[in-house]
Amino acid sequence: MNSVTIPKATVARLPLYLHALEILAAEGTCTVSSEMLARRVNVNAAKVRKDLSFLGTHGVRGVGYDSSELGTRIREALGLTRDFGVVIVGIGNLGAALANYDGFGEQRFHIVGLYDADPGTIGSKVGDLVVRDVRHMPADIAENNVEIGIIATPAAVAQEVATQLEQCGVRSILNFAQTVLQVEQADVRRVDLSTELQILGYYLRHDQS
Amino acid sequence: MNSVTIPKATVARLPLYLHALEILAAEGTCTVSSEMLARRVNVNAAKVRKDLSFLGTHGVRGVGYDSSELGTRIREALGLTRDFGVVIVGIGNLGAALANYDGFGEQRFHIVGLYDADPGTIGSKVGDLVVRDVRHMPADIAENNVEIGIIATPAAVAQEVATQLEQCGVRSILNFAQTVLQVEQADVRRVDLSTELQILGYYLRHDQS
DNA sequence: TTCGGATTGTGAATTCGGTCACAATCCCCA
DNA sequence: TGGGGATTGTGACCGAATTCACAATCCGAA
Ligand SMILES: NC(=O)c1ccc[n+]([C@@H]2O[C@H](COP(=O)([O-])OP(=O)(O)OC[C@H]3O[C@@H](n4cnc5c(N)ncnc54)[C@H](O)[C@@H]3O)[C@@H](O)[C@H]2O)c1
Ligand SMILES: NC(=O)c1ccc[n+]([C@@H]2O[C@H](COP(=O)([O-])OP(=O)(O)OC[C@H]3O[C@@H](n4cnc5c(N)ncnc54)[C@H](O)[C@@H]3O)[C@@H](O)[C@H]2O)c1
Repeated sequence: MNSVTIPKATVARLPLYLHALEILAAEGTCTVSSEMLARRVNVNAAKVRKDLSFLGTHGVRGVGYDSSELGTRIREALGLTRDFGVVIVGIGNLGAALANYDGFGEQRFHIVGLYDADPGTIGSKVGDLVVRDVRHMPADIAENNVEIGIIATPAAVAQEVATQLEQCGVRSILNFAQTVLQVEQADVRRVDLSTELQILGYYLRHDQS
Repeated sequence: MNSVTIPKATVARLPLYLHALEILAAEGTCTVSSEMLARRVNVNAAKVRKDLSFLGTHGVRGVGYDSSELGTRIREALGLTRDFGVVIVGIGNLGAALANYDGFGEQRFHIVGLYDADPGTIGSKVGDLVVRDVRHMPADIAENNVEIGIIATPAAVAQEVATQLEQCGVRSILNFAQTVLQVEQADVRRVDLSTELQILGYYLRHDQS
């Protein structure tokens, strides 16, 4: 939507910069250098500057970036200028933990629906939401303008849930199940514990990370 | 440890191939083509072949790969030929969910310790383990030869926990807290929900993924 | 035994991301 | 008002990762 397209790798780092900035702001820092951000995010300072240059930012040479302005720039670039509705499907161990997580309450992401298929789970309260039957999901999504779906069901049904989410118009899916989802258009991000552990396991032997 | 070094990007995909293979094996498939794997993992078939070529595999031209042999090759490459001890620090909502997760029981990763600092949590049972005081962690780790640490504490103390883990000799850390950890040598992987959501948020606008 | 269809393995080309290095610019102080 | 120290913005380079394309090879059928 904006002028230039931001490289994928840069997009993935913007949230880290933003978070670092929020901490710095809380500490009362008004001006921040690329070097300072780089240390906090564990990257090269030149990379920070190049990343920020895609936002059309203007730091001041010899001085650095105004931390509050830079924050708003990054938020704009990420589209965090409005609210996003999120649903979680599969309220088991993990789903319930995610639902309880209030770390993005501060952000623009709001959990507006929890869904499960198990009659024993449906109706129970998690946080301040009541778990609803997954059959109500399509209507709810349409009504509440939900844009993001989080899948925390067993792997066996994750694909089915994803398809359903997509049919409801959800274009962004965060998948915690151990499956690679096949979708039409949706953007899927995958978070998988055992994959992460296996990668770590590899580098335990081949240390040179 | 093996002859060639495997590119990082390839290492990150190997667990996906492995999982796809396990499913195919369960379905009774003996021979698998790069094309077939590619579809399941959502990547280019040439990439699959190039990835597998780093393992020194031998598929058969005109036929494909023997799925069971390929599986063992990947397991060998990843070092999944022995067991790994894992501890989880911070047994709150998320930590407890991870502790209950048995998805890597089938794998070679075994959770051998749960630690918390809250007296109300210490002593409680999660899965078949009892949560212990985090002060016992160093001794336990030394005794049980733990190699991987999972951090699920609040962000404020994650750095401290990471430092402690590293001092105990843990070289691999999976960090669920919203912080970028500063470590000496350890290999850190970060899993952060709000980062993921922000990335998804970006691509909601700039659709072309 | 030969042929056709299928599939691998991999060099070459390409795209993408990261790093370097430095001119351009700014602030502050003397 | 001028100079020194600091820091940005970015072009040029480098390396990693992806994709392409095709010869090499195999199986099975006729
Ligand atoms: N728990 C973890 O720590 C953890 C970690 C990593 C990955 N995962 C993955 O996350 C997923 C959930 O893990 P979990 O431990 O919470 O499992 P769980 O069994 O506790 O929860 C799964 C929930 O999904 C519900 N469900 C089943 N079918 C459904 C459907 N069709 N529609 C809606 N809901 C449905 C179940 O009723 C259950 O409540 C699994 O795929 C697991 O592999 C979990
Ligand atoms: N819960 C989620 O779904 C979720 C999702 C993404 C990220 N996270 C992150 O994971 C972390 C944990 O989230 P949570 O919801 O489970 O929080 P939580 O408050 O439920 O659990 C944190 C636990 O850590 C323990 N703890 C505190 N200080 C400790 C110390 N010094 N040593 C050992 N244990 C200590 C606390 O006693 C508590 O039991 C947070 O950093 C959060 O940002 C959580």
